[in-house]
Formats: sequence, C-alpha cells, structure tokens
Amino acid sequence: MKEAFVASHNPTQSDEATGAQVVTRFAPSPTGFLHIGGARTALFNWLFARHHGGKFLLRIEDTDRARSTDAAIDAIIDGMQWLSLDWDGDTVYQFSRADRHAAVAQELLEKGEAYRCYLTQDELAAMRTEAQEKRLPFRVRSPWRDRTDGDLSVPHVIRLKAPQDGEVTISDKVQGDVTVQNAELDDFILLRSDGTPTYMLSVVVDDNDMGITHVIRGDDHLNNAFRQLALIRAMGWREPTYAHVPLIHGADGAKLSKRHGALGVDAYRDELGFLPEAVNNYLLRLGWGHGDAEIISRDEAIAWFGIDNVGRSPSRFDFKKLENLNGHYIRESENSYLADIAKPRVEKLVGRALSDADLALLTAAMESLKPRAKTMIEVADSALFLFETAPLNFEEKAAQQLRDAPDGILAAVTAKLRAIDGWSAEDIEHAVRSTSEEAGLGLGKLAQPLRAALTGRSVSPGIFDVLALLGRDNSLARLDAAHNYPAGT
RNA sequence: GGCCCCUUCGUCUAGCGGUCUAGGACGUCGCCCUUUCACGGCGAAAACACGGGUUCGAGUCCCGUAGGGGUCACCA
Repeated sequence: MKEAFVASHNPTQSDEATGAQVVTRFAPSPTGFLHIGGARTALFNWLFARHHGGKFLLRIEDTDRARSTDAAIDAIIDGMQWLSLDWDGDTVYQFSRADRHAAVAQELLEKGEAYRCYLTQDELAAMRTEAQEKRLPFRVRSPWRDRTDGDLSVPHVIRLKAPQDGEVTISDKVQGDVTVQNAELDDFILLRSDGTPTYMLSVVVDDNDMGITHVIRGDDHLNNAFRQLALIRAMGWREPTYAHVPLIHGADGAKLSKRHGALGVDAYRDELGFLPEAVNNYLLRLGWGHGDAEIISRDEAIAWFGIDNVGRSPSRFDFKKLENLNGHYIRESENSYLADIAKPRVEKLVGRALSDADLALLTAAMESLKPRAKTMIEVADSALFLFETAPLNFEEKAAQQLRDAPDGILAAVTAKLRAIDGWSAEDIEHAVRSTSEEAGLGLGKLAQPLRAALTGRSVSPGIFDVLALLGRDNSLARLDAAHNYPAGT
C-alpha cells in the first residue's frame, strides 16, 4: 500500500466555522445492531445539535473491514429513522476516507511527530510478558521512536510520537477536569503495517475534517480522548469540546453491551412492542433530568436539553419504567397509528392478511384496547378475538366461566340481543342490563360469561364495547356457538 | 493489577451551604372507582455508602475508606 501524499490543504472547516455553529456527530461502528446505549448517545448528540441550532452528522466507522457488515449499517440507519433522529448531510463512511487518514499519518511523519516502528508482534509480546513479570504497567516504549534507519521494505507501523512528560487535562463537560500523566500514555499506532488507519487516527481526522465542535459519546472513550488530544495537538488542529456520558448498565449493574444483554432497538420495536416516543423519552431521562419532568415531548426535549444536566454516574436500565412510559404513549396515540403498528403482528397470529374492513375494525377497537396495554405486543394480542371465528377456542378460565354461568342467562341475553333492531350502543347496553336485572343478578354475573362467550377469554374491553365492535351477526353467532359449549365438555 | 471515573428511596432522578422533619417518577403495598383487565383517584413504606475534616451551619465543599464502573489491541 503506497503512502499517499499529504493533501496540500488542511480541509478543516475554516475560519467562519470558528463561530457559534455547533456540530455534533454519532459515529457507530457497523459490527452489530444499534443497541440502546448507542441510541442514547445518538439522541444526546441530536438533541444538543438541535438545541443549539447546529448540525448533527452521521459517520459510519467501518474501518474494521472484517467485522463491518452492510446488514449492520442498515440496522443502524433503520434504528435512527425509527427514533426520528435525522442527520444533516450525507452519511460519511469512514473507510472511504482511508487515503486521507494515511496522508495525515504521512504528514505527521514529515513533521517529526510520528515515526516508523519495526517492532514485531513477537517483540511486543515479549515486552508485555516482561512487564507482567515485573508487575509493571505495560506501555509500548519503542526503540524506533528516535531511529530513522529502518528498512522501508520491511513491514512496519507508524506510531505517534506522543509526549512522555507532563500531564494533560481535559475539561470534560460531563466529567469535569480530568488529568492524566503523559507517562500513562504510549505511542499508539496510527497506521497498521498494511497501511490502513487505526480507529484512533480516523476519528481524529474525520472529526476535524467534518468540523465537529462537540464530541458527545460514552465514557468508555474517556481514556481515548487523551490519546486523541495528543494527535490533535501534533497536527495543530482545533480541540473539540468533550462530553463523556456515563454508560447504561443492565439491571445487574454491569455494562450493557452487545455481549451482555443489550438488544438492538429493532428488538425493542418488534419483539417488545415499544413505541419510539417511549424509547426516546425513556432514554432521555436515563442520565439526564429536568426538574420533576417525566413525560417530555420532543419540542420540550430540544428546548431543555443541555450537557450541564447530564449526570456523572452510570444508570441502570429499568424495563418497568419504560413500559409505564410506553403505556402512556400508547394511550396518547392516534388509533390509526396504533392499528398500523399492530397490524403485522395481528396478521401473523391470525394467520391471514387483514382486509380493509378488518383494519377499520382494528382501528375502531384501539379506543378500548389502548388504555389497557403497556406494549404493542399486548395491544395486538388483545385484538385477536376480533378476528377469530366461532366456535372459539376458549381459554381455561373463560371455559370455566361459561360452565359457571347461571342457567339460561346466556340464552336470555341472546334472545334480547337478537330482538334489537339496530345495534346501537344504547340498545345493546339496555338488552344486557335488563337481562341481569330481570334475572335478579348483578351485572357481573352476566358480563363475565358473556365476555367468555364472545371473546373466548376472561379479560377483554368493556362488554358493551365488545358487543359493538363485533357487530350484530358476529356477536349472535358466537353466542349461539357458545350455548352448546358447556354440554360439549 | 496500573490509571481514570462514580456513589440521594429497589430503579431513574430533583437538590447546585441554611427554604431537606430530602421532592418527583417507576416499581411495591393498601383503599376507592368498577361488568373482567387496565386507566384514573387517594394514601403508605422506602434514600443522602462509611469515617474524618472545613464552616455558625453539609445531601450540598475537601480528604480518606469501602463499594461499583470504565479502560489498558496492528477492535472500534
């Protein structure tokens, strides 16, 4: 791989960008789905940019060719879109900028800020073991730092000649001033022996070239920031403002990662039935607060968000709270919006495509279904009774309620219902109530078996709503079919 | 292990020296509403990790201890 020559101009956003324009970015590596921690990082960056009227960019860090996949890129973009986190300009693919990265390494070499290091893997391994034996922290101290007599035809890497004395302080917007001794850092690799840039080089170059003013990311990157700063200074570039946000932990307190319980946002949507509004709201409140505000709209979030209010300690993911928020947003949502989301799952469970009439029914049913669900999974499941055909498959509890029904009560209510001319809510309610009254029973004694007969379940929306939704013919058909049920068992 | 960071109810948080007998939310537990389940309403239990300072006064500032987390690749 040839060493590309240095681009003659520093493409940093120039002079006029020195102004107040805020530019943030989300820079995921496409080695898996968009997990919940990444989603929050994206949200914070997006919110910060929108709050300041700046730009929010998306950069795919695909320099690890072996692990990056197109499927992961799609999943990330899909997740961002689902959460309505739109980015400005084109998506930047880091790998496509490899030449530029290499050029910067070359420039550093020429400026004497970097050097060619011929240390082999074996030598490195030996140094590592020696450090371990002496119980000293391992730092690469390359003998090539001040040598220039290497054989260019031999494979070698390019390392940054990082400062060895003194200390660096980063004034992090979340963590405060954090100081590290330069002796703790070593000469990290800029260019691998195959000529490809490392992450450490790529981020710095891209952040600079993209004019990133604020780097908001997980605090697992805090240590990297010091190394990156050394590189930025070696190039004489403008230093971004850093904000390292504490990570999200699982319920057990350990870091939530791809190998530890983290799910992709697509799973929150498809398998767990969460609404994007709820996920956004929940994520926003994880590590950030604004007084007593819990339910926060997007506009409010933009107006209120600031890094100042981001906490410094890691937070645990709590599904119960997410569910509560989700229930809230389900209740607040339009019926048609909910029906559209529930439709695929309903079709899958019912085993057939929903017709336009079916969808209209599903939509109408949302009014009474949505107050009782915490997830869209529950919404879809609770809607299934609408699309089943008599004779129903009765749940055990429903079957029992049918058996326990007072003698003749179902036949009585069926007769009354059948006698109704139209199918108005008033008539339905009257038919049912009068039946129970005439039988000298509480409404509950009739409502439960009626519910069982109509839905096959012991739990459903209010019985009058069920009757109305099912319609006259369907309701009567189910009742007729249910009359025989107890005897049949 | 070295380095770095963190520590208010079970959980997310408010609190930015006195208004804290510490507030809100989720969860939990009662009660009410009620045709089931939810929704909703009312109420309860529940926290400043520990030890030293500084100060007239500390949840709020400083230092230790303990606990937790992160990071130490030719991964990102």
